[in-house]
Amino acid sequence: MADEKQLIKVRYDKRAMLEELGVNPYPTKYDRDTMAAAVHENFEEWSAEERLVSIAGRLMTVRKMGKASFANLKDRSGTIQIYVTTDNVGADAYTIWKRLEGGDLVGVRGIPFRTQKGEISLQVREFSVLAKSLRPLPEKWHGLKDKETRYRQRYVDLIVNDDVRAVFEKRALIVRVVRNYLDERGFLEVETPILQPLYGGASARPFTTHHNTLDMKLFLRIADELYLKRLIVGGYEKVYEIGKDFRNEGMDKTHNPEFTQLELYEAYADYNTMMEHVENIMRAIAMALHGSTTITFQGRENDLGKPWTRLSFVDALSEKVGKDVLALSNDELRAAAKERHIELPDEASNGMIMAELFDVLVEPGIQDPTFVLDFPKEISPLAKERQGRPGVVERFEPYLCGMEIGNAFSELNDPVEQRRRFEAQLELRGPESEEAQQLDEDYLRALEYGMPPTGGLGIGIDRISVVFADQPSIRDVILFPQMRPETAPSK
RNA sequence: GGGCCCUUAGCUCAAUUGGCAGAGCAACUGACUCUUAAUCAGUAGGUUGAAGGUUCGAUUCCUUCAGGGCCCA
Repeated sequence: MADEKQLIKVRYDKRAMLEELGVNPYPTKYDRDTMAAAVHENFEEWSAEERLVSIAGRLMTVRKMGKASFANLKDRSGTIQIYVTTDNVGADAYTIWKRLEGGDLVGVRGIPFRTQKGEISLQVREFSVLAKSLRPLPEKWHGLKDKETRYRQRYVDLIVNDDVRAVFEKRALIVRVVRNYLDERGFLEVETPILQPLYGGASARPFTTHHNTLDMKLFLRIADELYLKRLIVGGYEKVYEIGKDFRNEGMDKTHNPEFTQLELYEAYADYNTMMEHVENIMRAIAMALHGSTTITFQGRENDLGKPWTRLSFVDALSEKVGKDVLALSNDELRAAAKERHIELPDEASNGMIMAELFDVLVEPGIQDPTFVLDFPKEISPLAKERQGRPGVVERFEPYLCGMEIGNAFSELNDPVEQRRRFEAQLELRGPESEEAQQLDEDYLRALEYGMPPTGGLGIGIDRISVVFADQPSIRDVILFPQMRPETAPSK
Protein backbone atom coordinates (compact mmCIF):
# COMPACT_ATOMS: atom_id res chain seq x y z
CA MET A 1 0.00 0.00 0.00
CA ALA A 2 2.68 2.56 -0.68
CA ASP A 3 3.83 2.77 -4.17
CA GLU A 4 2.98 6.13 -5.62
CA LYS A 5 -0.19 5.05 -7.41
CA GLN A 6 -1.56 3.61 -4.22
CA LEU A 7 -0.67 6.68 -2.18
CA ILE A 8 -2.50 8.78 -4.71
CA LYS A 9 -5.45 6.42 -4.78
CA VAL A 10 -5.80 6.68 -1.00
CA ARG A 11 -6.01 10.44 -1.39
CA TYR A 12 -8.61 10.18 -4.14
CA ASP A 13 -10.59 7.92 -1.82
CA LYS A 14 -10.38 10.53 0.93
CA ARG A 15 -11.64 13.13 -1.48
CA ALA A 16 -14.63 10.87 -2.21
CA MET A 17 -15.22 10.41 1.52
CA LEU A 18 -15.28 14.17 2.00
CA GLU A 19 -17.88 14.47 -0.72
CA GLU A 20 -19.96 11.76 0.96
CA LEU A 21 -19.79 13.78 4.16
CA GLY A 22 -21.23 16.73 2.25
CA VAL A 23 -17.92 18.60 1.95
CA ASN A 24 -17.02 20.30 -1.33
CA PRO A 25 -13.30 19.56 -1.66
CA TYR A 26 -12.77 22.53 -4.02
CA PRO A 27 -14.89 25.52 -2.94
CA THR A 28 -14.50 28.83 -4.76
CA LYS A 29 -13.39 31.28 -2.11
CA TYR A 30 -12.42 31.75 1.48
CA ASP A 31 -12.46 35.01 3.37
CA ARG A 32 -9.38 35.18 5.55
CA ASP A 33 -8.74 38.27 7.61
CA THR A 34 -5.13 37.74 8.65
CA MET A 35 -1.94 35.81 8.05
CA ALA A 36 0.07 33.38 10.14
CA ALA A 37 2.86 35.87 10.77
CA ALA A 38 0.38 38.51 11.92
CA VAL A 39 -0.99 36.18 14.57
CA HIS A 40 2.51 35.87 16.01
CA GLU A 41 3.14 39.61 15.78
CA ASN A 42 -0.15 40.66 17.38
CA PHE A 43 -0.44 37.78 19.78
CA GLU A 44 -0.62 39.66 23.10
CA GLU A 45 -3.37 41.97 21.96
CA TRP A 46 -5.42 39.45 20.02
CA SER A 47 -5.27 36.71 22.65
CA ALA A 48 -6.21 39.19 25.40
CA GLU A 49 -9.34 40.24 23.53
CA GLU A 50 -10.01 36.64 22.39
CA ARG A 51 -10.26 37.86 18.83
CA LEU A 52 -11.65 35.36 16.35
CA VAL A 53 -9.37 35.40 13.32
CA SER A 54 -9.47 33.48 10.07
CA ILE A 55 -6.46 32.25 8.15
CA ALA A 56 -5.91 29.91 5.24
CA GLY A 57 -3.04 27.77 4.12
CA ARG A 58 -1.58 24.32 3.67
CA LEU A 59 -1.45 21.66 6.38
CA MET A 60 2.22 20.77 6.71
CA THR A 61 2.49 18.48 9.72
CA VAL A 62 -0.50 16.95 11.46
CA ARG A 63 -0.53 15.44 14.93
CA LYS A 64 -3.85 13.73 15.45
CA MET A 65 -5.07 12.29 18.72
CA GLY A 66 -8.43 10.69 19.49
CA LYS A 67 -10.41 13.83 20.11
CA ALA A 68 -7.87 16.60 19.73
CA SER A 69 -5.19 17.43 17.17
CA PHE A 70 -2.41 19.84 16.47
CA ALA A 71 -1.27 20.76 13.00
CA ASN A 72 0.97 23.33 11.41
CA LEU A 73 -0.75 25.56 8.89
CA LYS A 74 1.47 27.40 6.45
CA ASP A 75 0.64 30.46 4.37
CA ARG A 76 2.95 32.73 2.44
CA SER A 77 3.81 34.68 5.59
CA GLY A 78 4.83 31.74 7.74
CA THR A 79 3.43 28.96 9.88
CA ILE A 80 0.98 28.85 12.76
CA GLN A 81 0.04 25.89 14.90
CA ILE A 82 -3.65 25.12 15.05
CA TYR A 83 -5.48 23.14 17.77
CA VAL A 84 -8.59 21.27 16.76
CA THR A 85 -10.77 19.51 19.35
CA THR A 86 -14.18 17.88 19.35
CA ASP A 87 -15.16 20.26 22.15
CA ASN A 88 -14.55 23.27 19.97
CA VAL A 89 -15.62 22.14 16.51
CA GLY A 90 -18.12 19.39 17.35
CA ALA A 91 -17.98 15.67 16.75
CA ASP A 92 -19.24 15.79 13.15
CA ALA A 93 -16.64 18.33 12.12
CA TYR A 94 -13.96 16.35 13.89
CA THR A 95 -14.88 13.34 11.77
CA ILE A 96 -14.24 15.47 8.69
CA TRP A 97 -11.05 16.81 10.22
CA LYS A 98 -9.76 13.28 10.71
CA ARG A 99 -9.99 12.74 6.95
CA LEU A 100 -7.63 15.66 6.29
CA GLU A 101 -3.88 15.24 5.97
CA GLY A 102 -0.62 16.94 5.19
CA GLY A 103 -0.75 18.88 1.93
CA ASP A 104 -4.44 19.76 2.12
CA LEU A 105 -5.40 23.42 1.90
CA VAL A 106 -7.73 24.55 4.65
CA GLY A 107 -9.18 27.69 6.16
CA VAL A 108 -9.66 27.98 9.91
CA ARG A 109 -11.37 30.44 12.23
CA GLY A 110 -10.02 30.43 15.73
CA ILE A 111 -8.77 32.33 18.74
CA PRO A 112 -5.06 32.93 19.38
CA PHE A 113 -3.82 31.23 22.54
CA ARG A 114 -0.63 29.83 23.97
CA THR A 115 -0.24 26.10 24.57
CA GLN A 116 1.08 24.68 27.82
CA LYS A 117 4.46 24.36 26.12
CA GLY A 118 4.26 28.03 25.20
CA GLU A 119 3.65 27.87 21.48
CA ILE A 120 1.44 30.52 19.96
CA SER A 121 -1.47 28.69 18.33
CA LEU A 122 -5.02 29.07 17.13
CA GLN A 123 -7.83 27.36 19.01
CA VAL A 124 -9.97 26.39 16.07
CA ARG A 125 -13.72 26.98 16.23
CA GLU A 126 -14.48 26.25 12.61
CA PHE A 127 -12.56 25.01 9.62
CA SER A 128 -13.16 24.56 5.89
CA VAL A 129 -11.57 22.33 3.32
CA LEU A 130 -10.30 24.68 0.58
CA ALA A 131 -8.54 22.22 -1.72
CA LYS A 132 -7.89 18.52 -1.28
CA SER A 133 -4.31 17.55 -2.11
CA LEU A 134 -4.08 14.36 -4.11
CA ARG A 135 -0.34 13.81 -4.00
CA PRO A 136 1.93 13.06 -1.05
CA LEU A 137 4.35 15.75 0.07
CA PRO A 138 8.08 15.06 0.37
CA GLU A 139 9.49 14.05 3.72
CA LYS A 140 8.78 16.65 6.36
CA TRP A 141 12.20 16.72 7.94
CA HIS A 142 14.65 16.37 5.05
CA GLY A 143 12.46 18.12 2.50
CA LEU A 144 13.03 17.71 -1.21
CA LYS A 145 16.70 17.57 -2.17
CA ASP A 146 16.83 15.97 -5.59
CA LYS A 147 17.80 18.80 -7.94
CA GLU A 148 16.11 17.33 -10.92
CA THR A 149 12.74 17.11 -9.15
CA ARG A 150 13.26 20.52 -7.57
CA TYR A 151 13.75 22.15 -10.97
CA ARG A 152 11.11 20.16 -12.84
CA GLN A 153 8.48 20.44 -10.13
CA ARG A 154 9.38 23.81 -8.68
CA TYR A 155 5.92 24.00 -7.11
CA VAL A 156 6.87 21.15 -4.78
CA ASP A 157 10.26 22.72 -4.08
CA LEU A 158 8.50 25.94 -3.10
CA ILE A 159 5.96 24.16 -0.88
CA VAL A 160 8.57 22.46 1.27
CA ASN A 161 11.80 24.46 0.99
CA ASP A 162 11.43 27.84 2.66
CA ASP A 163 14.95 28.91 1.72
CA VAL A 164 14.04 28.47 -1.95
CA ARG A 165 11.01 30.69 -1.51
CA ALA A 166 13.29 33.26 0.09
CA VAL A 167 15.61 33.25 -2.94
CA PHE A 168 12.84 34.26 -5.30
CA GLU A 169 11.60 36.90 -2.90
CA LYS A 170 15.12 38.32 -2.91
CA ARG A 171 15.14 38.29 -6.68
CA ALA A 172 11.89 40.24 -6.75
CA LEU A 173 13.33 42.75 -4.30
CA ILE A 174 16.42 43.19 -6.48
CA VAL A 175 14.26 44.06 -9.48
CA ARG A 176 12.23 46.47 -7.35
CA VAL A 177 15.38 48.24 -6.15
CA VAL A 178 16.59 48.60 -9.73
CA ARG A 179 13.25 50.04 -10.87
CA ASN A 180 13.10 52.46 -7.95
CA TYR A 181 16.63 53.65 -8.64
CA LEU A 182 15.95 54.35 -12.29
CA ASP A 183 12.45 55.74 -11.82
CA GLU A 184 13.73 58.18 -9.20
CA ARG A 185 16.23 59.47 -11.73
CA GLY A 186 13.73 60.09 -14.47
CA PHE A 187 14.30 56.99 -16.58
CA LEU A 188 11.32 55.88 -18.64
CA GLU A 189 10.51 52.18 -18.56
CA VAL A 190 9.67 50.92 -22.05
CA GLU A 191 8.96 47.70 -23.89
CA THR A 192 10.57 46.89 -27.22
CA PRO A 193 10.01 43.97 -29.57
CA ILE A 194 11.00 40.46 -28.57
CA LEU A 195 10.16 39.21 -32.06
CA GLN A 196 12.59 40.92 -34.39
CA PRO A 197 13.17 40.66 -38.14
CA LEU A 198 16.89 41.22 -37.50
CA TYR A 199 18.70 40.43 -34.28
CA GLY A 200 21.45 42.60 -32.92
CA GLY A 201 23.07 44.29 -29.98
CA ALA A 202 25.24 41.33 -29.07
CA SER A 203 27.21 38.49 -30.61
CA ALA A 204 25.13 35.37 -30.09
CA ARG A 205 23.14 32.79 -31.98
CA PRO A 206 19.41 33.48 -31.98
CA PHE A 207 16.28 31.40 -31.74
CA THR A 208 14.33 31.52 -34.96
CA THR A 209 10.62 31.42 -35.50
CA HIS A 210 8.14 32.12 -38.24
CA HIS A 211 5.20 34.47 -38.52
CA ASN A 212 2.39 32.87 -40.51
CA THR A 213 0.45 35.94 -41.61
CA LEU A 214 3.50 37.87 -42.74
CA ASP A 215 5.12 34.61 -43.90
CA MET A 216 8.48 35.72 -42.65
CA LYS A 217 11.29 34.56 -40.45
CA LEU A 218 11.53 36.26 -37.09
CA PHE A 219 14.15 36.04 -34.36
CA LEU A 220 13.76 36.15 -30.61
CA ARG A 221 15.86 39.05 -29.47
CA ILE A 222 19.36 38.47 -28.14
CA ALA A 223 19.49 42.03 -26.77
CA ASP A 224 17.28 45.12 -26.51
CA GLU A 225 20.06 47.51 -27.44
CA LEU A 226 19.30 48.72 -30.95
CA TYR A 227 15.63 49.43 -30.24
CA LEU A 228 16.38 51.29 -27.03
CA LYS A 229 18.91 53.47 -28.83
CA ARG A 230 16.28 54.28 -31.46
CA LEU A 231 14.29 55.68 -28.54
CA ILE A 232 17.25 57.83 -27.53
CA VAL A 233 17.22 59.17 -31.09
CA GLY A 234 13.51 59.81 -30.55
CA GLY A 235 14.30 62.06 -27.63
CA TYR A 236 13.35 60.14 -24.52
CA GLU A 237 16.94 60.66 -23.30
CA LYS A 238 16.70 58.19 -20.41
CA VAL A 239 15.11 54.79 -21.03
CA TYR A 240 15.31 51.32 -19.62
CA GLU A 241 13.82 47.92 -20.16
CA ILE A 242 13.82 44.83 -17.97
CA GLY A 243 12.95 41.83 -20.05
CA LYS A 244 13.83 38.43 -21.41
CA ASP A 245 16.57 37.91 -23.97
CA PHE A 246 17.12 34.60 -25.73
CA ARG A 247 20.41 33.08 -26.84
CA ASN A 248 20.57 29.75 -28.56
CA GLU A 249 23.77 28.62 -26.88
CA GLY A 250 25.11 26.39 -24.16
CA MET A 251 23.67 25.97 -20.70
CA ASP A 252 25.69 25.94 -17.50
CA LYS A 253 25.60 27.52 -14.10
CA THR A 254 25.85 31.03 -15.56
CA HIS A 255 23.80 30.55 -18.75
CA ASN A 256 20.14 29.76 -19.37
CA PRO A 257 18.77 30.04 -22.94
CA GLU A 258 16.29 32.67 -21.78
CA PHE A 259 17.40 35.16 -19.21
CA THR A 260 16.42 38.52 -17.82
CA GLN A 261 18.37 41.58 -18.74
CA LEU A 262 18.24 45.18 -17.63
CA GLU A 263 19.31 47.63 -20.30
CA LEU A 264 19.41 51.35 -19.77
CA TYR A 265 20.49 54.25 -21.98
CA GLU A 266 21.17 57.79 -20.96
CA ALA A 267 21.69 60.67 -23.37
CA TYR A 268 24.56 63.11 -22.82
CA ALA A 269 26.28 60.54 -20.61
CA ASP A 270 29.14 58.15 -21.21
CA TYR A 271 30.50 54.91 -19.83
CA ASN A 272 31.85 56.67 -16.76
CA THR A 273 28.27 57.62 -15.91
CA MET A 274 27.33 53.98 -16.34
CA MET A 275 30.04 52.95 -13.85
CA GLU A 276 28.47 55.26 -11.30
CA HIS A 277 25.08 53.69 -11.94
CA VAL A 278 26.50 50.20 -11.44
CA GLU A 279 28.17 51.17 -8.18
CA ASN A 280 25.02 52.90 -6.95
CA ILE A 281 22.61 50.16 -7.97
CA MET A 282 24.70 47.36 -6.49
CA ARG A 283 25.14 49.26 -3.27
CA ALA A 284 21.39 49.94 -3.11
CA ILE A 285 20.62 46.24 -3.62
CA ALA A 286 23.10 45.23 -0.91
CA MET A 287 21.55 47.70 1.51
CA ALA A 288 18.01 46.58 0.68
CA LEU A 289 18.85 42.90 1.05
CA HIS A 290 21.43 42.86 3.81
CA GLY A 291 21.34 46.29 5.37
CA SER A 292 25.05 46.54 4.68
CA THR A 293 27.36 47.18 1.75
CA THR A 294 29.24 43.98 2.55
CA ILE A 295 27.95 40.87 0.82
CA THR A 296 29.11 37.29 1.08
CA PHE A 297 29.21 35.05 -1.95
CA GLN A 298 30.27 31.42 -1.67
CA GLY A 299 32.14 32.16 1.51
CA ARG A 300 33.98 35.26 0.33
CA GLU A 301 33.18 38.78 1.50
CA ASN A 302 32.96 41.73 -0.89
CA ASP A 303 32.59 45.36 0.06
CA LEU A 304 30.38 47.34 -2.29
CA GLY A 305 30.81 50.52 -0.28
CA LYS A 306 34.00 51.53 -2.06
CA PRO A 307 34.53 52.54 -5.69
CA TRP A 308 35.11 49.49 -7.84
CA THR A 309 38.55 48.53 -9.10
CA ARG A 310 39.31 49.70 -12.65
CA LEU A 311 41.25 47.13 -14.65
CA SER A 312 42.35 47.74 -18.24
CA PHE A 313 41.64 44.74 -20.45
CA VAL A 314 44.51 45.41 -22.85
CA ASP A 315 46.99 46.45 -20.15
CA ALA A 316 46.24 43.51 -17.86
CA LEU A 317 46.41 41.10 -20.76
CA SER A 318 49.59 42.66 -22.16
CA GLU A 319 51.21 42.26 -18.75
CA LYS A 320 50.29 38.58 -18.59
CA VAL A 321 51.43 37.94 -22.15
CA GLY A 322 54.56 40.05 -21.75
CA LYS A 323 53.93 42.15 -24.84
CA ASP A 324 51.55 44.85 -26.01
CA VAL A 325 48.70 42.69 -27.27
CA LEU A 326 47.40 45.43 -29.54
CA ALA A 327 50.70 45.41 -31.41
CA LEU A 328 50.77 41.66 -31.97
CA SER A 329 49.90 40.01 -35.26
CA ASN A 330 47.29 37.28 -35.54
CA ASP A 331 50.05 34.67 -35.71
CA GLU A 332 51.79 36.06 -32.64
CA LEU A 333 48.52 36.04 -30.70
CA ARG A 334 47.86 32.47 -31.84
CA ALA A 335 51.32 31.50 -30.61
CA ALA A 336 50.58 33.05 -27.23
CA ALA A 337 47.33 31.08 -27.06
CA LYS A 338 48.98 27.86 -28.14
CA GLU A 339 51.64 28.23 -25.44
CA ARG A 340 48.79 28.15 -22.94
CA HIS A 341 47.01 25.25 -24.60
CA ILE A 342 44.07 27.37 -25.69
CA GLU A 343 42.33 25.95 -28.73
CA LEU A 344 41.08 28.44 -31.29
CA PRO A 345 38.89 28.18 -34.36
CA ASP A 346 40.79 28.80 -37.60
CA GLU A 347 38.93 32.02 -38.31
CA ALA A 348 39.60 33.55 -34.87
CA SER A 349 40.46 37.21 -35.26
CA ASN A 350 42.86 39.16 -33.08
CA GLY A 351 40.07 40.41 -30.86
CA MET A 352 38.59 36.97 -30.42
CA ILE A 353 41.97 35.54 -29.46
CA MET A 354 42.50 38.34 -26.98
CA ALA A 355 39.10 37.59 -25.45
CA GLU A 356 40.05 33.92 -25.10
CA LEU A 357 43.40 34.83 -23.57
CA PHE A 358 41.73 37.23 -21.17
CA ASP A 359 39.30 34.58 -20.00
CA VAL A 360 42.15 32.24 -19.15
CA LEU A 361 44.89 34.62 -17.96
CA VAL A 362 43.12 37.52 -16.31
CA GLU A 363 39.52 36.77 -15.49
CA PRO A 364 40.15 34.05 -12.86
CA GLY A 365 42.12 36.59 -10.80
CA ILE A 366 39.25 39.06 -10.59
CA GLN A 367 37.73 38.88 -7.13
CA ASP A 368 36.97 42.40 -5.93
CA PRO A 369 34.17 44.36 -7.58
CA THR A 370 35.87 45.40 -10.81
CA PHE A 371 35.23 47.26 -14.02
CA VAL A 372 37.20 45.74 -16.86
CA LEU A 373 37.89 48.61 -19.27
CA ASP A 374 39.58 49.23 -22.60
CA PHE A 375 38.21 46.42 -24.71
CA PRO A 376 39.57 45.92 -28.21
CA LYS A 377 37.54 47.82 -30.76
CA GLU A 378 37.21 44.82 -33.02
CA ILE A 379 35.02 42.88 -30.56
CA SER A 380 33.00 45.94 -29.59
CA PRO A 381 31.21 47.12 -32.72
CA LEU A 382 28.67 49.29 -30.91
CA ALA A 383 31.09 51.17 -28.65
CA LYS A 384 32.79 54.47 -29.28
CA GLU A 385 36.54 54.50 -29.76
CA ARG A 386 38.51 55.95 -26.90
CA GLN A 387 40.09 59.31 -27.67
CA GLY A 388 43.90 59.09 -27.85
CA ARG A 389 43.86 55.31 -27.52
CA PRO A 390 43.36 53.81 -30.96
CA GLY A 391 42.16 50.22 -31.12
CA VAL A 392 40.42 50.50 -27.75
CA VAL A 393 36.83 51.46 -27.03
CA GLU A 394 34.99 53.13 -24.18
CA ARG A 395 33.46 49.95 -22.86
CA PHE A 396 33.48 48.09 -19.58
CA GLU A 397 32.24 44.86 -18.13
CA PRO A 398 31.38 44.89 -14.44
CA TYR A 399 32.57 41.87 -12.44
CA LEU A 400 30.90 41.11 -9.16
CA CYS A 401 32.26 38.31 -6.98
CA GLY A 402 34.29 37.09 -9.95
CA MET A 403 31.26 36.90 -12.21
CA GLU A 404 30.73 38.99 -15.30
CA ILE A 405 27.38 40.65 -14.68
CA GLY A 406 27.00 43.06 -17.58
CA ASN A 407 28.38 45.22 -20.32
CA ALA A 408 28.41 48.95 -20.98
CA PHE A 409 29.61 51.47 -23.54
CA SER A 410 29.86 55.01 -24.55
CA GLU A 411 27.53 54.29 -27.44
CA LEU A 412 28.81 54.69 -30.96
CA ASN A 413 26.59 57.38 -32.50
CA ASP A 414 28.45 58.11 -35.74
CA PRO A 415 26.38 56.42 -38.47
CA VAL A 416 29.28 56.35 -40.92
CA GLU A 417 31.58 54.66 -38.45
CA GLN A 418 28.79 52.35 -37.31
CA ARG A 419 28.27 51.12 -40.88
CA ARG A 420 32.00 50.43 -41.18
CA ARG A 421 31.91 48.47 -37.91
CA PHE A 422 28.95 46.37 -39.03
CA GLU A 423 30.68 45.64 -42.32
CA ALA A 424 33.87 44.73 -40.49
CA GLN A 425 31.90 42.30 -38.34
CA LEU A 426 30.41 40.58 -41.36
CA GLU A 427 33.81 40.37 -42.94
CA LEU A 428 35.47 39.03 -39.79
CA ARG A 429 32.91 36.40 -39.00
CA GLY A 430 31.76 35.68 -42.52
CA PRO A 431 28.33 36.47 -43.96
CA GLU A 432 26.97 33.08 -42.90
CA SER A 433 27.92 33.49 -39.26
CA GLU A 434 24.93 33.51 -36.98
CA GLU A 435 26.96 35.29 -34.34
CA ALA A 436 27.97 38.28 -36.44
CA GLN A 437 26.19 41.52 -35.76
CA GLN A 438 23.73 41.99 -38.59
CA LEU A 439 23.76 45.12 -40.68
CA ASP A 440 20.58 46.86 -39.57
CA GLU A 441 19.76 49.55 -42.13
CA ASP A 442 16.92 51.01 -40.13
CA TYR A 443 19.18 51.38 -37.11
CA LEU A 444 21.73 53.19 -39.26
CA ARG A 445 18.95 55.41 -40.64
CA ALA A 446 17.99 56.28 -37.07
CA LEU A 447 21.61 57.19 -36.28
CA GLU A 448 21.67 59.42 -39.36
CA TYR A 449 18.92 61.51 -37.80
CA GLY A 450 21.36 62.08 -34.95
CA MET A 451 21.74 60.28 -31.64
CA PRO A 452 23.14 62.36 -28.79
CA PRO A 453 26.25 61.14 -27.04
CA THR A 454 24.88 58.33 -24.92
CA GLY A 455 25.95 55.92 -22.25
CA GLY A 456 24.40 52.45 -22.22
CA LEU A 457 24.45 49.61 -19.74
CA GLY A 458 23.20 46.04 -19.62
CA ILE A 459 23.01 44.03 -16.39
CA GLY A 460 22.11 40.36 -16.14
CA ILE A 461 19.37 40.16 -13.53
CA ASP A 462 19.82 36.41 -13.11
CA ARG A 463 23.55 36.78 -12.55
CA ILE A 464 23.23 39.45 -9.89
CA SER A 465 20.50 37.37 -8.26
CA VAL A 466 22.96 34.48 -8.07
CA VAL A 467 25.42 36.75 -6.31
CA PHE A 468 23.09 38.58 -3.94
CA ALA A 469 21.13 35.45 -3.00
CA ASP A 470 24.45 33.55 -2.73
CA GLN A 471 23.30 30.67 -4.92
CA PRO A 472 25.54 28.15 -6.73
CA SER A 473 23.81 28.24 -10.11
CA ILE A 474 21.63 30.38 -12.36
CA ARG A 475 19.11 27.52 -12.19
CA ASP A 476 18.63 28.34 -8.54
CA VAL A 477 17.42 31.87 -9.31
CA ILE A 478 15.22 30.97 -12.28
CA LEU A 479 11.87 29.52 -11.22
CA PHE A 480 11.59 27.17 -14.17
CA PRO A 481 15.05 26.65 -15.65
CA GLN A 482 15.32 25.06 -19.05
CA MET A 483 15.47 21.25 -18.80
CA ARG A 484 15.42 18.36 -21.17
CA PRO A 485 11.88 17.00 -21.25
CA GLU A 486 11.05 14.01 -19.09
CA THR A 487 9.54 12.25 -22.11
CA ALA A 488 10.97 12.13 -25.64
CA PRO A 489 11.42 15.68 -26.98
CA SER A 490 9.66 16.88 -30.11
CA LYS A 491 12.14 17.52 -32.91
C1' G B 1 31.31 18.68 -27.51
C1' G B 2 35.06 16.02 -23.69
C1' G B 3 35.98 13.90 -18.68
C1' C B 4 34.23 12.32 -13.90
C1' C B 5 30.11 11.19 -10.68
C1' C B 6 24.87 10.06 -9.55
C1' U B 7 19.90 7.40 -10.54
C1' U B 8 17.39 1.78 -4.91
C1' A B 9 9.81 2.54 -1.76
C1' G B 10 6.04 8.92 -2.51
C1' C B 11 10.52 11.59 0.21
C1' U B 12 15.55 11.22 2.69
C1' C B 13 19.02 7.46 2.62
C1' A B 14 21.39 2.13 3.65
C1' A B 15 22.72 -2.68 1.50
C1' U B 16 29.89 -6.39 3.51
C1' U B 17 34.12 -9.64 -1.88
C1' G B 18 28.78 -10.73 -6.75
C1' G B 19 24.92 -14.35 -2.38
C1' C B 20 17.30 -13.70 0.70
C1' A B 21 16.67 -5.49 -1.26
C1' G B 22 16.47 -2.54 4.29
C1' A B 23 15.57 1.86 7.73
C1' G B 24 13.30 6.56 9.03
C1' C B 25 9.45 9.75 7.46
C1' A B 26 4.87 9.55 4.63
C1' A B 27 0.57 5.87 3.98
C1' C B 28 -3.00 2.10 6.10
C1' U B 29 -5.58 -0.32 10.88
C1' G B 30 -6.20 0.46 16.13
C1' A B 31 -5.35 3.45 20.93
C1' C B 32 -4.84 8.42 22.55
C1' U B 33 -7.97 15.96 24.56
C1' C B 34 -1.34 20.04 25.05
C1' U B 35 1.22 17.79 20.53
C1' U B 36 5.11 20.21 17.82
C1' A B 37 10.18 15.33 13.56
C1' A B 38 3.68 13.63 18.64
C1' U B 39 3.73 8.75 20.99
C1' C B 40 2.42 3.41 21.33
C1' A B 41 0.90 -1.41 18.86
C1' G B 42 0.32 -3.56 14.18
C1' U B 43 0.04 -3.67 8.44
C1' A B 44 1.42 -2.87 3.66
C1' G B 45 4.56 -0.81 0.06
C1' G B 46 10.31 -2.46 -4.94
C1' U B 47 10.55 -4.00 -13.00
C1' U B 48 17.07 -1.24 -7.81
C1' G B 49 16.34 4.77 -14.41
C1' A B 50 15.86 1.53 -19.41
C1' A B 51 17.81 -2.32 -22.66
C1' G B 52 21.44 -5.92 -23.37
C1' G B 53 25.82 -8.85 -21.66
C1' U B 54 29.11 -11.80 -18.12
C1' U B 55 27.77 -15.28 -14.11
C1' C B 56 24.94 -20.93 -10.85
C1' G B 57 23.49 -16.11 -9.03
C1' A B 58 23.85 -8.84 -10.60
C1' U B 59 21.49 -3.03 -6.77
C1' U B 60 26.81 -4.58 -7.11
C1' C B 61 30.95 -6.19 -12.88
C1' C B 62 30.78 -4.80 -18.51
C1' U B 63 28.27 -2.27 -22.93
C1' U B 64 24.64 1.01 -24.90
C1' C B 65 20.82 4.49 -24.04
C1' A B 66 17.93 8.23 -21.02
C1' G B 67 17.80 11.93 -17.22
C1' G B 68 20.55 14.77 -13.61
C1' G B 69 25.04 16.93 -11.28
C1' C B 70 30.17 18.76 -11.24
C1' C B 71 34.52 20.15 -13.95
C1' C B 72 36.62 21.49 -18.70
C1' A B 73 35.82 23.55 -23.79
